[in-house]
Amino acid sequence: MRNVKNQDAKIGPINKHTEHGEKKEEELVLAAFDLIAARGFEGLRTRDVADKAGVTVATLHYYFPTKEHLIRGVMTIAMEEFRKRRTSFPDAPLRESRTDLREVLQARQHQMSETPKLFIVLLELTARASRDPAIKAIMRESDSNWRESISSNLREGVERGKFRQDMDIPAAAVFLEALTRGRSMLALVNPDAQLDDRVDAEIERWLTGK
Amino acid sequence: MRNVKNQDAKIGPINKHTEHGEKKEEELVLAAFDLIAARGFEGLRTRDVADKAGVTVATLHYYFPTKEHLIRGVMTIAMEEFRKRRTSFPDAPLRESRTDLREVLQARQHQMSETPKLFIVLLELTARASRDPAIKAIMRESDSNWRESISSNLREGVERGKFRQDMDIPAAAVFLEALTRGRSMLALVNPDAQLDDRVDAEIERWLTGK
Amino acid sequence: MRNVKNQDAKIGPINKHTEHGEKKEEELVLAAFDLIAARGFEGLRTRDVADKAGVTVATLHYYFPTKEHLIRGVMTIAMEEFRKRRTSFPDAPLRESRTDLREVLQARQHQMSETPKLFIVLLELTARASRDPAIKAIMRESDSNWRESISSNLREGVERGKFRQDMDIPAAAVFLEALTRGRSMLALVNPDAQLDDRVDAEIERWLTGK
Amino acid sequence: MRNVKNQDAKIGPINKHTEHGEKKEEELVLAAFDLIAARGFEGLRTRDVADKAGVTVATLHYYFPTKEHLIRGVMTIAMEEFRKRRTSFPDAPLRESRTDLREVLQARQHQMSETPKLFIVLLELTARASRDPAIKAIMRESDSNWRESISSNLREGVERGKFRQDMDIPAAAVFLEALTRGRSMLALVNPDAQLDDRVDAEIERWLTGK
DNA sequence: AATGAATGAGAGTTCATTCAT
DNA sequence: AATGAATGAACTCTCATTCAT
Repeated sequence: MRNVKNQDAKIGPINKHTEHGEKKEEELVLAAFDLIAARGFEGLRTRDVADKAGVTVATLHYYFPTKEHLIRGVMTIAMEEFRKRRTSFPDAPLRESRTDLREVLQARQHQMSETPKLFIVLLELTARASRDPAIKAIMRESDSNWRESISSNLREGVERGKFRQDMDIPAAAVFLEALTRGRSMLALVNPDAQLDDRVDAEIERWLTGK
Repeated sequence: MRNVKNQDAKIGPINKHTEHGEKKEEELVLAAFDLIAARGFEGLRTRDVADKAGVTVATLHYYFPTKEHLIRGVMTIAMEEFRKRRTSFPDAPLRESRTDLREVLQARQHQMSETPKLFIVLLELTARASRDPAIKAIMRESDSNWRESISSNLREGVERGKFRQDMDIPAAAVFLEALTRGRSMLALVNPDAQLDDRVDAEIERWLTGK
Repeated sequence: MRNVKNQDAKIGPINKHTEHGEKKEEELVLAAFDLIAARGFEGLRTRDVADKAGVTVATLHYYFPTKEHLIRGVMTIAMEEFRKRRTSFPDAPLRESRTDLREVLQARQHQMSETPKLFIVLLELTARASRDPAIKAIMRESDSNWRESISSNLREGVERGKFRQDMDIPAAAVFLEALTRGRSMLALVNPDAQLDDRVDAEIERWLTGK
Repeated sequence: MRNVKNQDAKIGPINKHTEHGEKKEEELVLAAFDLIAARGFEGLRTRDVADKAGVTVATLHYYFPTKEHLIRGVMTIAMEEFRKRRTSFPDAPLRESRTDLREVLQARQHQMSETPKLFIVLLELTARASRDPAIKAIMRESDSNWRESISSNLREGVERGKFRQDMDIPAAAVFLEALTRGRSMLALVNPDAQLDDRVDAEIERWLTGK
């Protein structure tokens, strides 16, 4: 517990690269991310993480005093990743409120099939959140941001007459968030039976009241 | 590998009580279930399970040759539990197709708030399913059963004019399953922000087309 | 920390052999004792202790939850050993007050040259006592017992006219304890220069006032 | 092994300040000294020493190629300290043979209660000496010096008629050294029960034959 | 003169599993 | 049917030491 780096749960962004060594730090977190996706927290071994990042465990511990700190780092980039990709296809601009809701949702589905790793990690983190208040708090905040963003999209859609006028926007935001999360969860177990387009059409019916 | 019981992944029901010792076996599985809910697979220790069941690890291994077999047992009762309680309030009769869909969904929500443990375990199992084909297969089958049951409910509702006539029933079943799963997932992280009744109302609007 | 044995610093005697496994437990403590004498606490490795006792580290931890518990065990037998051999040659009877003081002191010197290990460990323990209150307390008690025993010997000697009549008995007991301890300490560093007999003669002069 | 300083066990004095950097070197040794007193050799960490001296471990290794070299440095200053303060109160002149023996002994007791650290380190070093010939040699030499000095004091006292005429001076020197060492050892464990003045009186009786 | 980064070797501890009884 | 004892293999974490800069 004597290293200076990452002493304090490092919640802020990680990719600053302002200091020397931040590069290796990120490599380690990414390696851990991949390994969690592949084997779960249960199967996460510091040695494997270090190997994957091309360093030794001692080096890993030079950057992260404990495994727990490393996991915090993984959570940070996972949330970051969600934030970044949430509202658009990977390379699209980030102007959220302008984006069409359908695009947002489709971006998510697209992301799901492209990078299922992120969703597996999200699942692992959610399970963890149920017993780790620190993780729970961060996920809660992330959820609330997403809901906020969806809400403003919905509000705009209602105002412009694209959606039903009687829509209960906060409830609809919860509704959409649950639906989206649920879809990604099911897709992990049975990717071939999700009837994506037809489910999208049902969402459309709900949004517009046909 | 000298013990006889549970050699072969024991997928079938567990509470038959045909053999002697089935009682202790179930106690062990239930203890494991509770511990998974409390600490995740990550934190599951055979010794703790044995302690909780009032026996020693050696005894545990008499009933379950490996930890993996124990976990299979947990999965079995978890799925069993879902099947049993899926369509009704705990004590209601089990005639699925006759049950009103709203009741089914509300039963699930009710179950969620009453026994969150089950959902935590489900989450853990889902994460596991993404890397364990055996678990994946079982979850897939369970999903498909639920979907079947929901579908028949929906079909009946459409026929009787309770629901929209243009409903794409298979897609709607997926839709409902995702929504339900998503809701329980979110509730684990942030139980106070789920706007249950208002979300239920939105579901109603979608089902009926208002 | 789940083993039942030695959970609680085991202060009582160790060689009861009433339970099964007490034998191995003692072997481990004796192995640790020897290794501390040979390499100090600094060089004490659980793996070496286990090897010396003919078991694996895992077995060591079956009996002693932590290294610290093992060390407590070592301290216990060290103090025991001092108590046992304090007042007489190894096989002499234990009737302390009857024993002549010269015999007591010579027994100690004899013990020193026969089993220097005990004194090395005592030195290590004394150093430890300066920072570990638990060890300090036990040593203090052991000291006080020795002083008590010496005092009664002195008292008897004075009464019988064997020693000076103006002797300050409590101070003389401290005096003798310090002298004895100091001699064993010096003997460790330079065994050939202790002039044992001549020092004994000087003690005699002090005791009798010539 | 690229650093130049202290390659060869550096036994000589340390505070010559002839070279640049000797200052920092001494700081490191003093830091090590304090840490040994506080935690023993067992708990001595190069990183802590460096921290305490306000440098990094890398710097420590610039001055001391190995931990062992650092420890040698500590031993050197410890012995130095004993030599310096041995015969007098801190600020008294150093003409040993002129000093009264009682003063010498009282100086030692005074030193003990003022700077117990020195005695803890001495204890640690003595324990080490039993297995490290290099340390043993140095301690032996230091002992012999002290004995020499005490002897000359005793001789003078006998000649002047201050002490008993039948005193066996070499034995008495050993006697006094053992007693002194033993007293400091006991004082570490139980400072409140040493009856200092009364023990001093008993020493007086022995010295003078009353 | 001084350091940040990196590491090899090893430390104590844990854990699922075995087996004689 | 049940267990105490034992273990191999691994785990996370530590530490003195190195080296390019």
